[in-house]
Amino acid sequence: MIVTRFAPSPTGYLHIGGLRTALFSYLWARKNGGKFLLRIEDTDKARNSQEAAAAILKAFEWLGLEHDGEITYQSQRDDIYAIYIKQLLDEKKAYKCYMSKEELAELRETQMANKERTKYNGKYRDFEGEMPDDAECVIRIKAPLSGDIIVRDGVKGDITFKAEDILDDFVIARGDGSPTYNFVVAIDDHLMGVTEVIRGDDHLSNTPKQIVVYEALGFEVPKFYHVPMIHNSEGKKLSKRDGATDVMAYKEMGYTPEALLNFLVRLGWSHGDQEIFSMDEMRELFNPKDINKSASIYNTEKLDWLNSHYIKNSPNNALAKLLEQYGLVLTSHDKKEILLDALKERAKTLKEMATLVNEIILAPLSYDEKAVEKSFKADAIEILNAFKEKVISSDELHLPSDYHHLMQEVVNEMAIGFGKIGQPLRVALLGKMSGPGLDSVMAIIGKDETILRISNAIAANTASV
RNA sequence: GGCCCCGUCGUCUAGCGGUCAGGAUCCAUGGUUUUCAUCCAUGUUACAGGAGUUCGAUUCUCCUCGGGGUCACCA
Repeated sequence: MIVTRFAPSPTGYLHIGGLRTALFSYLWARKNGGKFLLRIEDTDKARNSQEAAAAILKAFEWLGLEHDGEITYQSQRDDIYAIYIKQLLDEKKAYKCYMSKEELAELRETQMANKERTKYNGKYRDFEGEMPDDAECVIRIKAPLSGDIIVRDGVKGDITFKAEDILDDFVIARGDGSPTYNFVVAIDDHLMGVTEVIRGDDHLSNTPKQIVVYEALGFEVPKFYHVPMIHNSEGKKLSKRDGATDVMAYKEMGYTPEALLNFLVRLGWSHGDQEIFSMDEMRELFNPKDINKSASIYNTEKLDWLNSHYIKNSPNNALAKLLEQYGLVLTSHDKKEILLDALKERAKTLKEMATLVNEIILAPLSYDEKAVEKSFKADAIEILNAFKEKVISSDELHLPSDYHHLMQEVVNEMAIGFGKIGQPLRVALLGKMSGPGLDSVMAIIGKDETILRISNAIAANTASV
């Protein structure tokens, strides 16, 4: 069975890059009928917070990425790690190192001065002497001093590291006994049964160290897929300074989960020329072997396009429900269908759509100056009055087509083009020159409101004519 | 600096020795529309550079250049 995991460190909110690797892991597990596990890497008490962990979970919930089983919290597993530390110590695969931080720093300085690679010198690797029981020490693992470490990566291919280039006896337990990252990752992934690790390629250079741990412990090494970074427009690793990288900010801005996920799945991964992927299609088609080898630059143009695509293609009742998150309650509006049909093709985001709805429902508070100047000429008043009279004397006005007929009549009777009535009427109803079809707008606001807005507009703007 | 990864239109990408180098987005133009948007059509723009292998390289190899990542008792 394929088991994948997402293992964030709760130092802040869930960001775009993390979400993408989480999505990839989720999809690959689902595609194979496997499991997608969650592990919170909260061993650094000073930097982690519960709020951050909760924020990550909340983002998962919004996006509908459900994980399997219980969440693993590393902070609760010290007992487990201690067992393996002891095991390695007993098997002489790890040892106590009594070098002080000062001595270590000094060692580094000397190495740097000599332009050598900075690394631990193995001073206590074969130390047999006695030290007081309370002597401060860290635990280091005996890493291979020579030979190759080969990372078999599903994205990049086989990568060979020379042990002498990159390894030293790295610390697996700190002075206070707490285990370090590269050590616990290997243990947790093994204990959780993780078979495939999909993570950012900033972890690539950690992987040889983790392989050392796997091998020391006799664990099977999982399959790795190192996903290239997402870069900002400067070509650097995406960071919190690059604007909206908090996943939940996308909700606030009015993006739908489908659009965001579709956007992310296509960032670094592709399936031929296909651009639009439903969740079902993603789960069906995703395969980490098709992940691109090179980094991509973060750019939201396509996200906007996808978002408007999903809005356009959403059923109205689903849209109405989504819109509630932006303070718009439409369930009781009797012209809900007309309203949503008129606007869903015009909005790039749900937030924008909520604004557009309000611009129709609420009478204009002011009239755009340029619009008035351009289309509110003397003849326009005459045309508007003629149209208003027709509205007043009509009984059955419900559908957009009812209003359209009235407009048509005015156009015919006065022998004018549609633009002659359209523009001033639009300004009267909406206060500006752009917007949805006027017949729809009038059907939505109804007969009385239509009459009122025309009258108000004429009253308000006659003076300036 | 050491080690590692990467390099096709501005951006996301297809390509897996022979293609007019394809799609999407963006942008521009035209059409549709009472306006704007949508929609439709058309168009501009790319294989980082140099050697080599080959009848033939975007594709394989090497070098150069460029970009990125990583080098902790952080994760």
